[in-house]
Amino acid sequence: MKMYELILKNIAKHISLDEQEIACFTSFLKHRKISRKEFILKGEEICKYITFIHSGTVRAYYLDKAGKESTIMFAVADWWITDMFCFINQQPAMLTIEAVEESTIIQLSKDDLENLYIEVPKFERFFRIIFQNAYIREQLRVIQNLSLPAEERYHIFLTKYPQIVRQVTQKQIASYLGITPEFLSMIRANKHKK
Amino acid sequence: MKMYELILKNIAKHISLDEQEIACFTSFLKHRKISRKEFILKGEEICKYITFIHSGTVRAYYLDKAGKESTIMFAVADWWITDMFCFINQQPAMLTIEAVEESTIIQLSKDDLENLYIEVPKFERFFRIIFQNAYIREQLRVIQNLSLPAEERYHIFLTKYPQIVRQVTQKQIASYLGITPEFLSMIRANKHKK
DNA sequence: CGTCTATTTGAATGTACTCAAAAGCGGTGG
DNA sequence: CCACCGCTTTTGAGTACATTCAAATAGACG
Repeated sequence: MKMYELILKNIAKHISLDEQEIACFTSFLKHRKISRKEFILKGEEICKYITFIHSGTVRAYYLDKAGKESTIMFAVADWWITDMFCFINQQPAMLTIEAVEESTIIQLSKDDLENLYIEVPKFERFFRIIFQNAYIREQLRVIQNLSLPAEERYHIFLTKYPQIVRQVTQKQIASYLGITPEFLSMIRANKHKK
Repeated sequence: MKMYELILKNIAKHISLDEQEIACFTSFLKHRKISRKEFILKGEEICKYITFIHSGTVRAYYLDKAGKESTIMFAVADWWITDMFCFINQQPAMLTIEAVEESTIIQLSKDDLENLYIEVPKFERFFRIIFQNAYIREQLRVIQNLSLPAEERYHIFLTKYPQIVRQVTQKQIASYLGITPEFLSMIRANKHKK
């Protein structure tokens, strides 16, 4: 099926599946199209799915009581995203996940994923690698947040995720870096020193 | 073997092993005692091992060019720790891992872990869960670093990790929170507002 | 084309840092 | 096991980085 070409390629990076395993896997998948600003997960909802981005761009953010948004991650085509804590524990989400532009997504529910682990144990390996990489990314981000000033974090973001930079607003980048949009604007204009 | 009771219990939380699998697993393990301030991993060395803490307390930190330490994680008994990025890619470490007090550790090399995945595939599941939890922890930390002021992060740390608080210095806690020891001192004395 | 939101600019403020020095405490060696 | 030395913690003054609030400008979507 054309729809599942990209996700199967994504999986083939780490494990190889035979025809039957592919059939089993794809039988669990649900795909849908979401429009700009539509929600994949809305705060307080139970996070039922782990989501693969087939095309487009989405953003996950935390919204505090004061209404401040903190962007936790962006995801573009070929990336996986979910509110992992709430997905695993099947409890109300902390994060809101929203499409930045029109996107097509493929989803796998918690129950189906558990069944998949049993029916095709190779997926334990696949997600072991996916989560290992996710852990490494978050750990690098913590290191940078602790050791680098906002300006350097911004420049690293620009060079590391150029495809994301094109799709999202500066306000969203600022909230990913942990600074205000006003301060990001000053960094860009180089007026923040003195 | 008495030495491996704790680590086997740790593993039994997520997978069950038969006699033979236990024998295979333990044959890969190396244990040793390290004294206070001794290094498990020193910056720039290749990170050969993933380490399980059998007893004691260790700390992983990033040391920048200016000599500033940023504590990435603490680990106490029953926890796993490594410089994941450098362990997976077998390249020079970014982190230094050092014993905070006398500790006993159990280590598994990258090669042995890869063999273990092949000989006892259940370990794919085990580490899938370990890394999943590690990812969740780091993601929660990023959320807190972005959305909460230093004072709240400190109070959350106190209630979340009381057993760590007892073992480490305030300087080390400050470097985990991303603030200076001087500022942490003011937070404790409640003299930081105005 | 109009409206709404994002971005920029500026002034005033607050949060956290640097540097320096005093006080406290703990580990290590005698 | 005690005393000393060195590192940790505290305190304070001055400063820098980043925020808030407000208002003007620019851009983008419907």
